[in-house]
Amino acid sequence: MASRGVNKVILVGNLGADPETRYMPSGGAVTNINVATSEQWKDKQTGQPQERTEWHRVVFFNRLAEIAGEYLRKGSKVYVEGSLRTRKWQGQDGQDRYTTEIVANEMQMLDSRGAGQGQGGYAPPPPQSQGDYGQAPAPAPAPQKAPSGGGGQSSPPASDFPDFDDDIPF
Amino acid sequence: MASRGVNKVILVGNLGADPETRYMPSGGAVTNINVATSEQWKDKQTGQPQERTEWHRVVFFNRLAEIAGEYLRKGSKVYVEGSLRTRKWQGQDGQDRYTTEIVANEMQMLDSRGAGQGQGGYAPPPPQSQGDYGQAPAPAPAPQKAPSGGGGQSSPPASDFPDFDDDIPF
Amino acid sequence: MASRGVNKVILVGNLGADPETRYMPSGGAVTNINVATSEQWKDKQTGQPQERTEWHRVVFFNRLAEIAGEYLRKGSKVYVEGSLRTRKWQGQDGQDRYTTEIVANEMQMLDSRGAGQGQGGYAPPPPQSQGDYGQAPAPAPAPQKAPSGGGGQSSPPASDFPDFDDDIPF
Amino acid sequence: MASRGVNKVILVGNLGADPETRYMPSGGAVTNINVATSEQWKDKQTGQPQERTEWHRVVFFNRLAEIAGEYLRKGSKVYVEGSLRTRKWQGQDGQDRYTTEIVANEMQMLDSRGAGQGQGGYAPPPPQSQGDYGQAPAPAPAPQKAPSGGGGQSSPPASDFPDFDDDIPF
DNA sequence: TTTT
DNA sequence: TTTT
Repeated sequence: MASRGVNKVILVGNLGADPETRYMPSGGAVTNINVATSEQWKDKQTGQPQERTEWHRVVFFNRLAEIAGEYLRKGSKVYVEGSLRTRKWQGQDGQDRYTTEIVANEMQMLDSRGAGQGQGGYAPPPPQSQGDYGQAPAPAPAPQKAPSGGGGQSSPPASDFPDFDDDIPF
Repeated sequence: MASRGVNKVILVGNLGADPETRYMPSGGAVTNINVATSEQWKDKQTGQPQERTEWHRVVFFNRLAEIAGEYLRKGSKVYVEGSLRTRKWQGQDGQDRYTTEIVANEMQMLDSRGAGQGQGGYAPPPPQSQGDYGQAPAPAPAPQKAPSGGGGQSSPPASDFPDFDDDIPF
Repeated sequence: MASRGVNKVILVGNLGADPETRYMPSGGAVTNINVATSEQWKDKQTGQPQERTEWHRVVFFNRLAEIAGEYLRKGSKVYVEGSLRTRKWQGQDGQDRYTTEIVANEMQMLDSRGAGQGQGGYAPPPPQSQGDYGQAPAPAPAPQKAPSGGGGQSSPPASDFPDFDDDIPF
Repeated sequence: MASRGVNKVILVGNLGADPETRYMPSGGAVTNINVATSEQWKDKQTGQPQERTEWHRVVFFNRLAEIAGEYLRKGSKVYVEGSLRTRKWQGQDGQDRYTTEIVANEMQMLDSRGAGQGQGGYAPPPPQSQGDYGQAPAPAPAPQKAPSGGGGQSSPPASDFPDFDDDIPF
């Protein structure tokens, strides 16, 4: 894998929901998570504490997807390293839409026990595995379904999002 | 500035067009650039060389915006460090759209002379300045116009993009 | 603060001992910690699991030094971002020695409660503060005492290390 | 390759001298470079411009070592990503010494032509290759000779450095 | 000297 | 939708 340029993202944050894992026709796993990072500061005028949460859509492939899907849970704190990828897809209105994701190539669980306090879901002891075997099927990854949420005002694209079965080019 | 979580992006790439600078009501500068990073690899089946270019929308504020606007040019190679921010805006059809940008907090010109091979635009000697003074007016940055059209087929969202005069909340 | 070049370190690891805090003549705090990161892999020949631990000497200044000294403990998991600095000092034999440290400019505690399971030391609730106010007194930081340890085979320079009261140029 | 913790370094700087390449008994290449990064600032008291140069010892293995050795030259601007490793060795006085290096796992040439203004050494067109094939023979890399002497007063450890033929454990 |  |  050679390249010209550097395209690197580093995140430490918490999962807003349990991971969603799907499988590509090839059999390879694809896992999506949403990771929140937040920034806090004091308003210079009023001195009031402010907060802004940023949500990041992260996608894992293959072995890393399996590990993420198995060990991460809603609330888990995670370190993710990857690269930015903007995908184009069509809304139901036929218009082009764009979604930017972080394609992860490294992941580390940062919770002591390896699991979040997800809603009842048991998470087995974590392997802390990561590495290059989790690499995307280089520049031609698989489709993903929308995050189940969609709600909040600062949330990422959701509603009209391409589905796993949709015929969208990547 | 305190925070919980890490939200960091590092790019090294080239500008697809000259920077665009605007000014906020406060008088602060806002500069946008589009940065290309590319990945090359060999197809495992055919052995054919492949390439995928990723375009990154980068926004600078205040002093860093002035420096970027003054010294960067189409073709300039640049190092950018910043954080991801996804903004919501409304398309002309009233639908919600999302755009992910890198809000830069550090910039370094990597061309020996400090200028790209821009189309005629003269770029004065580079200061290599960067630093925290370029910080965004924390979590409430200014509107931006669309990239003038990065040209290529893999260029970033453009057409229906919110304009500087549009009434969009950030 | 301007610069030419990029000098950046990102660590996620655990403290091998409680932080050590001192004060500069100026009154500014200086805190040192040792952070372990480890790598695990399987021997390709024997298939035996292997591990290598790397120890990193991290130094904080001013406000960040106070926070690190107050909230971190032996065993704490921490995110550190900073830059490399190699200091020259004289051994008791009059010979030059060099020590490489990470001068931190950002720190995040990654333990849920903000404290490690240090040996009895109580750590109050963490502020998760970080930021640029923790910056070093640019390129002329203060002396530090040796890490109290020194023991292990993979440990960093210790024995003959310059003391806080020593007259060493930085 | 699994791990617990993150140990990451990112450098953008210039080579202080031509690379030095050696070969391990296994036949694998090992290349060392010294990279300068510098920081500039204004003295708060006097307003005088100040500068501090930091020198980084970087080591490449295998394929990446061959590329670095072939295409980099004194003065080349380079992007390096890697991890910190502190090696212990014995001075001629029998005392323990420690040297911290960056073990590179990615490298990008940032000069337009791919070569520095080295003293006469011709450097062929650059491939911009990088990647994981350049990985170190995990946690048990090869000995290296001293940098030929970076010259300047702020140059890295040199004199008493272990030689390729010395019997030093890694 | 940490952590799993 | 997370976390403090």
